[in-house]
Amino acid sequence: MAGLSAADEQEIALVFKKQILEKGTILFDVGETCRQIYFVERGLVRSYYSLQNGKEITAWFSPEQSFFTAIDTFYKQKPTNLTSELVEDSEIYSITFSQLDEMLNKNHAMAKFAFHTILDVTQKKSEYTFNLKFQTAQERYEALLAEYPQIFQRVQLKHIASFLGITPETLSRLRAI
Amino acid sequence: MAGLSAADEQEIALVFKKQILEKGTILFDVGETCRQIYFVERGLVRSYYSLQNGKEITAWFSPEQSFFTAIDTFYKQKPTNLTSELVEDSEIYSITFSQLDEMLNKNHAMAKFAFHTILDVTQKKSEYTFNLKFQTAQERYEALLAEYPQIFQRVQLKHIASFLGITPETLSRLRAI
DNA sequence: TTCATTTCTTGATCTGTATCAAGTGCGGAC
DNA sequence: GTCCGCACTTGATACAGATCAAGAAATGAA
Repeated sequence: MAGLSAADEQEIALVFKKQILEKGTILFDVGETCRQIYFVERGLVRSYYSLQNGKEITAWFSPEQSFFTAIDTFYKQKPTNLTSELVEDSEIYSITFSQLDEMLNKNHAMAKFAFHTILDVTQKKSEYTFNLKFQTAQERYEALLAEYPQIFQRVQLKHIASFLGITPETLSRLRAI
Repeated sequence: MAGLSAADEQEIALVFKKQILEKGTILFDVGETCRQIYFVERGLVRSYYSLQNGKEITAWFSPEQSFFTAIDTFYKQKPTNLTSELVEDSEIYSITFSQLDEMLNKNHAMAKFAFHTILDVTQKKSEYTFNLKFQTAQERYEALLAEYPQIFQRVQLKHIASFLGITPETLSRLRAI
C-alpha cells in the first residue's frame, strides 16, 4: 500500500485477520457494536439500513481494495444501524479497533496511513452527499453508470436504486431511456 | 484536548497559527487550493458552494470548538469548490497540511489524535447524509431546531435553508407551522 | 421441467418541494 | 426621519419522483 514500508506492510499482514467468506455472510448486523475495520481484498460488500417497513436502503458498496466499517458504532461505541452483507464470495481482512489503536501507538507511519485512508473515505462520502444534494436522479444514475458500470452486473437493481436515493421504479424508468 | 499530553498540547499551540478575524473574512475561496486545516476556537464559519446562477448552497456550519477544511482540495490537492466565510468575528487556528504531516511523522500521539478527529468529522457527515436521504424537509428542520437552536439566531435563514437542502420558501413555510 | 417466489418493468395517480410572483418588513445609508 | 435594498413570507402553479397496482421476466427449488 502507498506510503508504507515493507516492514509496515508485514506488520499489517500479521495483525489483520484474513477470512474467505461466502456470499450472503453477514459481517455485522443492526444492534451490534461493530469493533472491526474491514478491508475487501476480493469480492463485494453491501452495507444497508433497515427501515421499519422492512425495506433496505443501501448506504454503501465496498468493492475489492476498499476499506469500510460502521462509522457510527466504531467511533462512538454504540449499536450500529447498519447491516453489512457479502454480495459475492469475498476475501476480507479485518482488524479490531483496539488492535488498530495499539498499532497506531507503536508506529506513526501506520497512524499517518490510517489518517490518510480515512481522509480518502471522508472525501468520497463528501462527494456522495454533494451529488445527493445537487444532482437529479438521472444525473446520479448516469454518473454511477459512467464511473462504475460493473456494479449493475454485480448487485440487484433495487439495491442500486436505494443507493442512488430513488425507488426501483424510478431506476427502471431511467434505464429505459 | 482529549487524548493528548500537556507536551503535545504545547506543540499544537506552537504549530497552529492563531488569528482573530472579522465577520465577513473569506478563509478560502472557490478555485483556490486550500492547504490548511482550521480550528474554530470562538465564532462561526460557513462553508458554501456557489452555483452557476449565483446562488450559494451551505455545505457546513463550523461553530466554536470544531475542525474543518475543504476536504476535496486538501486531500487531492485540486482547486476547491467551496468558499469559507466567517459569519461572526472569530478566533481561528490553522495548520498547513505540510506542518501537520511533519507533526504526524514526529509524534504518533498526534497522528492518532488526527485520526480520531477525522473519524469524528466523518461520522457527523455520515449522519448528515443519512438524514438528507431519509428524512423529509420538516424532519430535518425539526432535528436542527432541536439539536442546535442557536443557529437560527446566528445565521440568515436562507443559509440554513440551503444547508437543510430546501429553498428559503419551504423553510419559511415550515417555520410557520 | 414446472411451479413459486422474487425482481424488474410499465402505467396511472399523488405529493412534497421547487419555482415563479407579489407582497411585507426591517436595517443601514444618508 | 426617508429611501433603498435585502431578507423573509405568502400564494399559485409546476414537476420530479413516490406510491399504488398489475403484469412480465428472471431465479431458484423440487
